[in-house]
Amino acid sequence: MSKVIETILKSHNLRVTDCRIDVIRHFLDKKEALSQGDLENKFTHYDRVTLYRTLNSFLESGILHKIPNERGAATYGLCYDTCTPGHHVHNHIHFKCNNCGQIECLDDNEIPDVSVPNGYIMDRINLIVDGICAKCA
Amino acid sequence: MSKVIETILKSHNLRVTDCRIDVIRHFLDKKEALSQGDLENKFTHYDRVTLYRTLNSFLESGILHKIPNERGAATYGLCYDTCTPGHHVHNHIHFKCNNCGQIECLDDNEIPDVSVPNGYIMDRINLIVDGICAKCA
DNA sequence: TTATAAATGCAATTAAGTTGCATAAACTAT
DNA sequence: ATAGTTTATGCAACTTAATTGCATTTATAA
Repeated sequence: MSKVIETILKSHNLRVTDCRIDVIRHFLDKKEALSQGDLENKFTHYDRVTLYRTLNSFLESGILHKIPNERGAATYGLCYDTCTPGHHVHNHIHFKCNNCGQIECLDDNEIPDVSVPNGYIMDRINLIVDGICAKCA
Repeated sequence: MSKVIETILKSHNLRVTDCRIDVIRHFLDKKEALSQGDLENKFTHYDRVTLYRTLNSFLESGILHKIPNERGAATYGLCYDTCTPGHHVHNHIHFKCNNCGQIECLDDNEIPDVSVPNGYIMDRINLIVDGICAKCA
C-alpha cells in the first residue's frame, strides 16, 4: 500500500513525507470525502497548518478535488486520472447524506448532458445530490 | 416596487422592515447571487448580525436559497414559487463565471435526469456549472 | 554526503459564522 | 390612534475555518 501511495506522490512531483502518506492513506481507507477538521481529529500529531498545506498541495497537483457544499468546512475527495495540475475534471456525482452527513463520490453515475444559454462557455460541471445514502436508508 | 417587496415579505409571514426591504431589493436589482459580505459592503449602516439574520430568515421562509460553492463565503440566490419554508426545490442551473466571479441562476435551463445507485434516496439536486458568462466571453 | 529546495511547526492574523441580551421597532386588537 | 405583545435590531463577545511569515527540519538530487 505504501508503495502505491509513494507512486501517487512521485507522479505528481510531490515529496514523500509522513504526513502526505498518512493523509492519502486515510482518504483511500475511508472512501469518502473528508474535511480538514476530519484530518485534524485523526492526525493530532500533525499541525493544522501542515494539514492545510497538504490539502492545498494535493488540490493543486490534482490528487484531490474540492467538493462544493452549502455550509461549514470545505470537503475534499480523491481525484481520478482525468485531473491534471490546475484543472480538475470530474464527471461523477457527489452525494451527501442528510442523515449521516457523509459525502461520497458516485463514480459509476455519470453526469448527464447539460446546456447553458447562448454566449456562455461551459468549463466544468459539478453535480451535488443530497438525500439518504444506502447505509442510512 | 416597494409594494411588491412588501407582498413578498408578508406572504412569507415576515415583518416588513427597512433592512429586509433593502436586501430583497438589492437581490432583485443585481439579479445575481450575493454573499453576506456583498450585503455588508452595500449596506454599511446595518449591523453584520442583522444582515446575517436577515439572510437566515429568508432562507428558512423560502425567499432565498443557498448556493453550494467551493470556497469562502456562502452565496444566496432568490427563490421561486416551488420553495416552501424548510424545503427548497430548484431545478435550475447555477452558473459561476471564472472571470468575473459572478454566480447566476439560469432559470431557463432545467437540470436533466440524474440517477443514483440502488438503495440511495434522492432529495434535492444541485448543479453548478462554471466557465465564462455571456458578459465576459 | 553534502547542497538545496521544499515541508513542517509555531505564532499570529483575518474573516465567517454564531449566540445572548438589552433596546427599538412592527404588528394586533382594541 | 394607542397600548400591549411579539419580533427585529445592534452591540459585545465567542468559535471555527482559512491564511501568512518565518525559523527549523527533512527529502531529494548531485
